[in-house]
Amino acid sequence: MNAEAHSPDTLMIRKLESNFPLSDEEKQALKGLPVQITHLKADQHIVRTGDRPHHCCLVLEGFTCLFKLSYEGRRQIMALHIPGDMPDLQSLHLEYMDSSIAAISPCTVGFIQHEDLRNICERYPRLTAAFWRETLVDASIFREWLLNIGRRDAYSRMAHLLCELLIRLEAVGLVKDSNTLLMPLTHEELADTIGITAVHVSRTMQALRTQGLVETKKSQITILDWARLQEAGEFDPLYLHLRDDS
Amino acid sequence: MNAEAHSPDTLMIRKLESNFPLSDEEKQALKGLPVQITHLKADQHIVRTGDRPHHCCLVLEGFTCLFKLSYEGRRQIMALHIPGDMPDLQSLHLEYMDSSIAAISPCTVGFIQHEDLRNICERYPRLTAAFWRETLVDASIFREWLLNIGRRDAYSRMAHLLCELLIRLEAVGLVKDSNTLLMPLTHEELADTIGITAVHVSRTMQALRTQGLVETKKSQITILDWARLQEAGEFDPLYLHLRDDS
DNA sequence: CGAGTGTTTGACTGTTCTCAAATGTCGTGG
DNA sequence: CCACGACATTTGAGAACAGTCAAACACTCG
Repeated sequence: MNAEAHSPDTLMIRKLESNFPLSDEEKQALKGLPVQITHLKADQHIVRTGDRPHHCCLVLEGFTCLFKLSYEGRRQIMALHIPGDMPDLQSLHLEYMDSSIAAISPCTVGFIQHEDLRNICERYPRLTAAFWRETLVDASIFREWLLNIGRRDAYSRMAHLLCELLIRLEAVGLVKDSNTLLMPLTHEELADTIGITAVHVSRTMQALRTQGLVETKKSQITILDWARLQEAGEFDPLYLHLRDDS
Repeated sequence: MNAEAHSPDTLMIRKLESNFPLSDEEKQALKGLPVQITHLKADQHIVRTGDRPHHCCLVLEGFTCLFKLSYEGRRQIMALHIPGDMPDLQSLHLEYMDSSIAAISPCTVGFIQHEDLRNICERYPRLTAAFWRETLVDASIFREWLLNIGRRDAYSRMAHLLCELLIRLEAVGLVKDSNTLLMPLTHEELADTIGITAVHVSRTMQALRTQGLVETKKSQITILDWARLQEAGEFDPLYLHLRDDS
């Protein structure tokens, strides 16, 4: 039920394999990857725009986010990453970071040297394909978020985000009981994710509550009416490219 | 000056090589790829959401766009592709199309079978890396667009888009004289690209003209004040990951 | 218990949307 | 070459959604 129970390799293997069956040899190779485990406080930066990292990050516990700032200091979160995700896999082939990554909640992450990843990819081309695919799914999520932010109102955007988080967290076994998300995101962070303000997040969540779609208690959000939440968010999980169509 | 002059291979090789030096052997292999040339009318679909394509598309002439529709039929264009771009390279590893692709202007495109691409990648791992990198740059542009749409007003968004188009078109030698873009995009399409309405595009372009940043004549846009346009759009080309920092 | 942070509420403002009509542009066929 | 229709752009006025600012309230953690 909790990611803590898994070793870094297990988490990564499960993620990769969910869409891309791996041989025992390939799995062994992944298990052999040196991973440097690090604990991060909330809001701590992992990499910054302009950096030239020599390792990739694997989220083991907690949430991280990928973001940019506009000149007036307004933040846009471009991606949320949960255990099993590799937020900066793109740095393997893009020299400079074009965005920053930070921990949202206290996190445990594992760092894997680019060199080690390149070696393993060279030896096992199917792993290259599996990692490549991960970055393609990330891109697919960016596309869906563009639609979400560009063409839906605040109510739909929020509904959509909640749907996505539920499905993604479920996929890695991080959803408690029935449809309850443990949400470490503040309204400020939710606002920066869907391109509105924190004040408007407050009002929008209230509307979702009034409509009986969700219920919030402290930092957890329970989805009361999955069908209507999906409808409100125009949510179709195709873009997540999960093997098992839920 | 015009893409018509180039063979499909030349265009693709130049694009890949601009960031990723290739050996003669690798270039020969690319030249040997079977490419099926097709001419498309404006607005013709290339692939649709839900399709399972068995080939990738290479734009040779004209513009194409990648888009999704919301339930109410509002369109969001997630990417614009110009000669040299491969709009659906992601289909190599993602089974289902999560977006549609259509020609914006009359286009010439080349189709390359997935099988042929997979073979060439298997034989030349550096080409795998080069293609992978292309998809990572696409993703980087999605991220910048998320910031653009999520956190900038219409005026900045439009300025940013014009900056990006100028740089990208320049990179493939498609900019006439000094800073003049041949823009096949209608206001409707510009609107769908930056998440506003066509009416507001009209007003926004007018504001850019009034400020002396651009000049429009028929379907061409001339950038009169590059420095101020960049400033207005908060444009920093880092995210395009071009080798030669312009 | 108190400080700091996060959330809610209210009143007001502003950007962008919507709808509708007028004007402009382009390609086609007479 | 002109007339026509189709489509694209511009303009105006009013409405709607979301932003801003400010204050009150709630929660959490030393």
